[in-house]
Amino acid sequence: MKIMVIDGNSILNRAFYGVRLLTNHEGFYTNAIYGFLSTLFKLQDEEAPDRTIVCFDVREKTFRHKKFETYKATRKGMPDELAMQLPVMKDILDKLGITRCEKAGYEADDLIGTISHIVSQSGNECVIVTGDKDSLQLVGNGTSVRLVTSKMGQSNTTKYDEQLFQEEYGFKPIQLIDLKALMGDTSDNISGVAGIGKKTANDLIKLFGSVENIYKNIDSPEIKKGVREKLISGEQSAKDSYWLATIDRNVPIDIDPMSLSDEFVDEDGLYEIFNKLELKTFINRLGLVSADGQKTFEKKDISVSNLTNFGDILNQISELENETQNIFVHVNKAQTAICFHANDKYYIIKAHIFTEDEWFEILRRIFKLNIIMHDAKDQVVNLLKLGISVEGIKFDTCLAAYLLNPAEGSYDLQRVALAYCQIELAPPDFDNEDAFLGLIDNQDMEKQLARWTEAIEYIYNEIMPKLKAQPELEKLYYELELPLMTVLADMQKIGCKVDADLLKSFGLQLDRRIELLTNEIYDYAGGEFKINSPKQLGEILFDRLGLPAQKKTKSGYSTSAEILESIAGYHPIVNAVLEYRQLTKLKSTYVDGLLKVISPDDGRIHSHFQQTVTATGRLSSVDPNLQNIPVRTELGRELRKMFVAQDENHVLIDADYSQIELRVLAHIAQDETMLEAFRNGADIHAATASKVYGVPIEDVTSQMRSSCKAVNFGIVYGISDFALAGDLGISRKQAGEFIKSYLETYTGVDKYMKDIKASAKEKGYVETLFGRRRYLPELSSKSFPIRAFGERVAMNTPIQGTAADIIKIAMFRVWKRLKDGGYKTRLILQVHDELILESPISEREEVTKLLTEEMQNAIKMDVPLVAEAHFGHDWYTAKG
DNA sequence: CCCTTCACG
DNA sequence: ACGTACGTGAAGGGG
Repeated sequence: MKIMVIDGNSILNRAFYGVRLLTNHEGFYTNAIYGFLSTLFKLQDEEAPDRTIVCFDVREKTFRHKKFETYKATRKGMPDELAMQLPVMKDILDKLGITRCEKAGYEADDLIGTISHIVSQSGNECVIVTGDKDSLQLVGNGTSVRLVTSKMGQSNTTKYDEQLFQEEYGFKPIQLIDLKALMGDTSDNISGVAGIGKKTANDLIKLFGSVENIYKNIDSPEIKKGVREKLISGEQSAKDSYWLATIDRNVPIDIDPMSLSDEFVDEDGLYEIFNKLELKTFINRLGLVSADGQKTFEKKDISVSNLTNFGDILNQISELENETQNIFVHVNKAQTAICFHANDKYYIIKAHIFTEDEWFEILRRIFKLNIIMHDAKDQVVNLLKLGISVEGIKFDTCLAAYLLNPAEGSYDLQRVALAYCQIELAPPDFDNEDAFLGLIDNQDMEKQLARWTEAIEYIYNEIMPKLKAQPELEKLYYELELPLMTVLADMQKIGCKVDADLLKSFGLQLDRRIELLTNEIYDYAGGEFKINSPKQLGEILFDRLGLPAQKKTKSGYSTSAEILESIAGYHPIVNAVLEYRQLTKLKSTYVDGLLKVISPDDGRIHSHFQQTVTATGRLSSVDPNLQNIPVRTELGRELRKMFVAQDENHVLIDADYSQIELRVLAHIAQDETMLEAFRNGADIHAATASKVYGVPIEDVTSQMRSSCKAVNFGIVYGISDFALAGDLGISRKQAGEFIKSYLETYTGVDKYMKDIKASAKEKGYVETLFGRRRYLPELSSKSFPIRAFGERVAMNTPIQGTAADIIKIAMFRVWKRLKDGGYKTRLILQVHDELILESPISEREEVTKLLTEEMQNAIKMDVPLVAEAHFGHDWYTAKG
């Protein structure tokens, strides 16, 4: 017999923090319940226990608290949003016929310990489910522990039996108690032995086996002197901690784990609760029926058909070519199978049963149809690599979900399906490389792929009307974001050539200097340490060397460059550390990091430009990030010499916008003074200084100009006197006055900032010039800092976002003109206000003209848009 | 897995 | 009286 025991509080907690806040329409929170039940059902499927028992803590002092006041004294109570879900959760468990076990004076852990003890003593099997590692001490003798770890939305589990535990920890589960007795546990406020951390404790346990044995052999030469002293002075604490950490396995409980009660499931009751909570997915999952016998949601059977004959497939596709119907498509990650929905059927085609040519032909033909996909870009890149150009992507549900709410952070199909359709998709087994290679057709796998394809259609049906309801957003979607996807796929596929040899030799140069600096720093410090560890560095600088510390972070001294620069005069080690930091950053992030991602196929780097990440509408770049290649310091800038045109017949052309954000601000705010300055083609920061200080432009000093430059930046970010003071090194009061006189000069900006905050508060969102929207729930927060953050974002997002819209428009138009004009020049990079093309020398002049034209004319504003282009063999030179 | 630091716009 | 610049991604360190 197999019994599953769940640590109710632990799993509910995991669920609460792992699943984003969900509510029903009345505002009752449901995320913890949702997460708990998802985990429960999943584990019941996987483990198939004969009985499930859920244990809960009781809000009352336990025997541990009674002996030690401090036990778990640092624990905070659960937040209201979670507390309200607890009784409902228990009610649901009761109605599911799942046994609940709780007992005053004991923790859930003790009840679990007792139950698992009874179960394994009687020769049965017990699986413990929990989210924290304390219960691992119970593993052994037929008892295993499933440790649940949850990430947003999904939970993963690891199953520990005695063997796995031993492999991972190097000792027996029961010795976990001894470990904790030594190292303590901050979350439970168990002190352990002062001065003994994870590593020492581990070594001691491996050597001596138990706390008891350590003290028996306290004089052993294997214990270092310092450690021995700590052990001796902490002996009592070790024993107390041991006692606290030990789970009680002999609690008098009144249930018999093995006697199966008649598990009465109250289906009507469950229906009512889930209906009220609006958790339809469980109604569906449990096949519940409302009291009047109506099923609210019926999961349709789907018919999946595995296409194996090449000729039939082409015929099938040909028929679809004559129609205008939407074809929903999902391809697995490894591109070994494709599923599409047409004529109420899900067709699956597997790559391995065809020749390469046949498979390519199938893909080529399918991707000419009216395709609707979720997150198509990487698939399009793959197709481009196979030489298949894609014209048929008519809708991308991922992009649409991003536009509807760009602040979600992640838009994978599972999440979007859940958010818009309450559909729960099983984790994709079909993404594995060998998923469809089996000789026997795996119908489960096919069905899974079909379900994912089906979900895209459901999402489409939900999302379409929402997009239509915002005509501006719809226009942005069809005329900008969707076409841009193809541009990005193209850029990703082409990549940028990197001179690997040059990069390597630059790395060697850095290494030589780093080694010298390392030795120099060790000499100054009087010993070796990890220079890149802020903790260790802080101790050396501020404790050992006694430099003046400005305590800043929660975890100790701040050692940021800003702080270090301020104390550089006190000790030569400081400048050495600053240089060390700079060089190791260049070496590890850029030299080593870039060398790792040069494609062996073509010697080029293929960064992924992501279109659904930022809350403002900007792109982002990963694997590697090519939007943060150094430029501000001369040494870092050297790296740009490694980014080169493909050969001597090509050049890179780099064009960037001048002051795009301030121009956008002038236009949006309709600030006459600022508009005028840009129309005159003035140096904007100097012009600002002239106005703010009230001096003629020729009398503006570089000091005055740079102060005003800082304010101009600050304004764009949603300025505060505090931050400006820090930036300019003046008092907060001075900064405040500075801002005041700035806003008296730029009255339009002043008014805009006030208006946008008011409008954001009223509407709950802000928009760019093109209607890209960002919701600002922060503005209704009770917390001042969060609200203040919301206000700054309200000021910044329309500016940053509009600038992002503008360069996206320019990108698409440039790309289109290059393509339509039959040019060989390719767009390869975008860095927010900068575009980089790789161009045959013969096309250079013409393309440069085209590029600046499209950038400058991307949008008509009340200020001119200015873009400047330069060219060269490498990025360093082309940057101008 | 989170924090700190630092690279860019 | 709160505690602050906006938007990102990568690496190293340590709990």
